[in-house]
Amino acid sequence: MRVLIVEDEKHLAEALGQLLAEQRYQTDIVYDGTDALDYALTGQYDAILLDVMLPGLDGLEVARRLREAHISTPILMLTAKDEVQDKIGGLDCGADDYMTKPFDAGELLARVRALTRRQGEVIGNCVTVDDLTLRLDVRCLMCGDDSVRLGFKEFEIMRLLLLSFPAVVPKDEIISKVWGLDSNAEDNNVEVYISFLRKKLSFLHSRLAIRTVRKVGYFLEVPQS
Amino acid sequence: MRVLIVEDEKHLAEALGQLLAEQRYQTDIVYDGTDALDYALTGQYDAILLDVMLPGLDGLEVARRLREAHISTPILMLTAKDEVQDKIGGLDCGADDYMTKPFDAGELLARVRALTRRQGEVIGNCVTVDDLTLRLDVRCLMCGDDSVRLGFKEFEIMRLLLLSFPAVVPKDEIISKVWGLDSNAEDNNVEVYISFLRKKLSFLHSRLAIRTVRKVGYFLEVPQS
DNA sequence: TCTTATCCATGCGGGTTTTGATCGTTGAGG
DNA sequence: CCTCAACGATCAAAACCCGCATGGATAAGA
Repeated sequence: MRVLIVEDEKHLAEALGQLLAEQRYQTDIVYDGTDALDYALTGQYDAILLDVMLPGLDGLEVARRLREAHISTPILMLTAKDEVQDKIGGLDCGADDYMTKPFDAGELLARVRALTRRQGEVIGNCVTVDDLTLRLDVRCLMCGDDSVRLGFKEFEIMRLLLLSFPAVVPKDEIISKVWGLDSNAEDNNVEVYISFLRKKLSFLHSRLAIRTVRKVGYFLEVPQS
Repeated sequence: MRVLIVEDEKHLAEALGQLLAEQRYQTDIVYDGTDALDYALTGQYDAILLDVMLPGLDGLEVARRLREAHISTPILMLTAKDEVQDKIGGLDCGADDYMTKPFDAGELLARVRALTRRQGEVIGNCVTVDDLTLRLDVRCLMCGDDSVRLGFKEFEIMRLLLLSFPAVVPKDEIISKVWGLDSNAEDNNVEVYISFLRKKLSFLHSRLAIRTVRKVGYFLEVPQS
């Protein structure tokens, strides 16, 4: 599990590195926004601890650019500020969580754990969530004894949803990851494939369902109880 | 949000009470160390403003005894002294923060907010105040076992109210943050959505209620127990 | 050529947002 | 104490937007 630490105050950065290292995270530390962006754009991290006040680019800008580049690595924003506007600003820039200094070490670890926890399970060349398994080699979706073949686009979208489970996958992320960054695909395309997938899901009698978040995107849900 | 003010100089105590009351904190004021201890031991407060120089028990002693009794209410120590020794002393006695007189009203409020931050704090993808949790990812409001989906505008307004808790959010601020600076939305629009939100709040049986401040705006309140 | 996958255009249905009307509340002034 | 005006709450209807499904056009591969 790799974590990128972005913090210009070297002592704090060190302390964070040590704290995470003790928990067996592999960490890289950078001290300014420009380096942060370079490192994070490799997409190799499972989480990023990002200070807001930084030389060069500030944390908000780093977060915004990462999301623009469709790097969806979870970001935990760190800041000394305590203003509502900053909280909203941070989350709007694409941060996933937010902590104000000074913070408790245990709490920080808990949040990092929370951020890196979800993700569908990949075993061999299958992705499985609940009763659904997606075979990556033959592009088919299985549930119980039944299975269906998926088209390429269907497959890519399903894989995204499964790997992101149970998080919401924004429509524009689906477009950029499935059609490509420079595509001119429209929202409607996604909707069409979601519709196909729902049909196949109900054919398979899977417990999972694709749910909509209006104006945002889709996520998989196991209807509870 | 309840704050105990401990300050023997009555004018200052009054001023503090007023300042906090404007921000919708409920305050109690006591003028000596013995009363302070009695009141604070009830454990009903979310923060304590504690003067050091007091008749009867001094502030340091009050803090020490509270911690002995395992009351962990955050304490903001107030004093005219500006010696490092006092700061260390105060913090060793169990104070969480320290301000020297004279102090700036804005700074005091910021520190109180910092001490009571657990309320209205962002944890993961959720904002929680009292028994209410707003899930930012799927835009739904939860209380106990029940939950409701919120429309986009409803969601934005609720988020503002929660993040600003317990302060009043002016109507024009709601309009500019939710509809945009250049919008021509009218006050009545806000009122309509507040009405929607109140309906959902009561459906959820939440203890929180949206209260009106005439000609100003709205705020969330936990009806006192 | 035939099949399959993908894309695009369209219209329906339902949720969201706006608007206007009505009625209740509050506070000031007579 | 009454009246009035300003403000706020609520409701219902209308307008609007979004997501979904369908069917046909187009492209790609067998």
